[in-house]
Amino acid sequence: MDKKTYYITTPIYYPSDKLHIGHSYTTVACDALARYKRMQGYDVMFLTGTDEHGQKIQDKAAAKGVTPQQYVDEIVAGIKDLWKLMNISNDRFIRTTDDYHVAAVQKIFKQLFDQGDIYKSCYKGHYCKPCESFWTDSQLVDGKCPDCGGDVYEAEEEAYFLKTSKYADRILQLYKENPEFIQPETRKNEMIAFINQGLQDTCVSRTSVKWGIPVDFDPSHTVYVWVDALSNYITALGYENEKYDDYAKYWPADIHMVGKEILRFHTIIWPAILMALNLPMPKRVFGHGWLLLDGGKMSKSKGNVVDPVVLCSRYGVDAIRYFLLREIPFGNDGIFSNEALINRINADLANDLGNLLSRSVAMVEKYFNGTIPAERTADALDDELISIVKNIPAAVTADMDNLLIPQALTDIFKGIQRANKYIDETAPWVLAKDEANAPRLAAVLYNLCETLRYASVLLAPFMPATAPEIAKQLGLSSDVLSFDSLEFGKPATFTVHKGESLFPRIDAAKELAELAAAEEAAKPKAEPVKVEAASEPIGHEPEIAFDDFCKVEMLVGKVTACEAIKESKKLLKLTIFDGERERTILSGIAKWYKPEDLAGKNVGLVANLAPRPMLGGKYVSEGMVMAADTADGGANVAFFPDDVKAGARIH
RNA sequence: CGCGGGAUGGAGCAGUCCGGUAGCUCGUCGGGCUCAUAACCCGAAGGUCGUAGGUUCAAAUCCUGCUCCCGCAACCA
Repeated sequence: MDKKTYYITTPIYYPSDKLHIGHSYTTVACDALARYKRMQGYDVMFLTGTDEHGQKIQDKAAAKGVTPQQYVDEIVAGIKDLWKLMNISNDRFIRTTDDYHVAAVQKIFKQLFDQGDIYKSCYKGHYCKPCESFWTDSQLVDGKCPDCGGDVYEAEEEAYFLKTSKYADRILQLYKENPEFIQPETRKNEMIAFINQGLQDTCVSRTSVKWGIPVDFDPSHTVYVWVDALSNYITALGYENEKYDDYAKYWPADIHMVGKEILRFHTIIWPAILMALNLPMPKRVFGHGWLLLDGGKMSKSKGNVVDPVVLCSRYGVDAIRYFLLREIPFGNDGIFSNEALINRINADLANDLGNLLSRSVAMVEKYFNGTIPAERTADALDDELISIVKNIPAAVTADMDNLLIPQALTDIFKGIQRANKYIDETAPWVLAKDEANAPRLAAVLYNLCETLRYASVLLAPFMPATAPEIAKQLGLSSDVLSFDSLEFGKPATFTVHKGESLFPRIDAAKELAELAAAEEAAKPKAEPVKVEAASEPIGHEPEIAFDDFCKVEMLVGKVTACEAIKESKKLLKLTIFDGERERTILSGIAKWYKPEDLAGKNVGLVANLAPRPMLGGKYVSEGMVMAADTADGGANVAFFPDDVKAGARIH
């Protein structure tokens, strides 16, 4: 008999940089679901991978002086290492640069073109010659190029389009007929509203981006992200390729797990592509929330990334996995902080779970030399614990089916907490004082071990390294560790072996102080005696000639006035005397500087930048104030001593 | 009136759709216990549910106005 299948996917990540803890979050959640289903006997296909094409990677590679392929190879190797470190049990890893995927995408593209779902048209816009860029009407600033402020002219870029609009009604119908298709529910309305605004056809090719899959029948074009990236979910199963042969077995996917920012593509464009290909729809798309850091989204551009490798090495993989899965309300945003992490580890893992195992095993060793006797006497005191524990598997299964991952963990820990209370109620140390109580004492300790056995089995999908350690200390063999073995009272007895603490308690105050110190140490020093290498590779610009450098006119200017602008939270409006005249410069430093921090100071500025209209042309910024990026995404303005004359040239 | 999210004991959140005793975790304080990782168990204090009105026998919940915070978009040259 064929087993029931379960196909789950993560987004394919964009390897322009190292991944941060937010990516780990998505992947760990999928891993827990995949492992849970496997444990229940499903034939699971768990797919993750990388989306490796596009302009940004092309640029990054160029800046680094390597080919795009070399660039992504290195990053992807790091990603694979990370998943290995985090115990991710993906069955397959797809790279959009894999040969079979490339060939399949070309076939898909051709088919859609042949049947008229992709058509050739023009991407109308405004072209800026120096920037070699296309801009739409809305992107233009005051009719000028938003990049350089220069003139643009009407132009058309040839491009292929997917007839997304054709499928708008069918997509709405899909939502209606499958209420579970978009999760969480609240996001469905956003998608419907988006479609009702009027769905545009989707541009699916580029001529300006070379790093991509060539359109084989029109080689000046490369396939632009959608058809390339989204179709990974089927090419990885063997659709239109010989590499794999699992399409019939696993498609349609049971769930695509995505971040909320890409939910739209997965619930509109992807269905449109599948409809055009006449393929079944995935059953569910879940848009999870973001892991926020100090109230802001975690992102590379903000520089506030948290390195999962560092966290795992410091606290252990399972502690991090547990924190992510337990702390973040699945579907909503959650906040990451070291304090929350440490509290969670201490309260749940060290105090409740680890300590329960420790005290239970210690008592079995102390009172019975490690093996619980067969003669046991039950008591009414046992009923509540046993009843709670017996109900956990069904509750957890229901939670997992509804994607309530934190709830699933809460339900498991209810048993653990109840067991701690049970120890208090039964007071085994009192029973141990009288030999006559041995059968009763044996029953108590047996019930504790059973509770821990349940925990070991049920926690395995969430904490794959910890669960076997619990089992080991309980002396369990694998035949009583399957999901099917969850029947209270199944093991005849327990022969325990006390081991290391599962989760040593963390001294929170000391740890936080250390972290703060480490962070402080990582900050740039005033006296760079020891220069630390940048934690992330610096995106170098191509070498330029000295003459080119001389074209940049950098001067010292005196800030004569500085004010906040009510139209913008990010910009400060500076009036700067450059030795000759006063000019206005808008600078995006309002988050880190108050107007009075700047007034009267000498700053470095780039003087010969083309003036740039901003905020809808209400202001014109005439130059750039020089400032350094800080690690937290902020800015450090370069101040010059007060006695430097305004207008002094900087070299 | 650009789009959206939010405001509930010290902290983080649930409850709001479908009005009826304000709940959870952490923290604090007091007690218990000694098997255990200074852990575990019990109890207590602490909230006019952002604000002003309205509907209602009854509002955290429904309606209206307002304030503040946070994303996104416009915009860091």
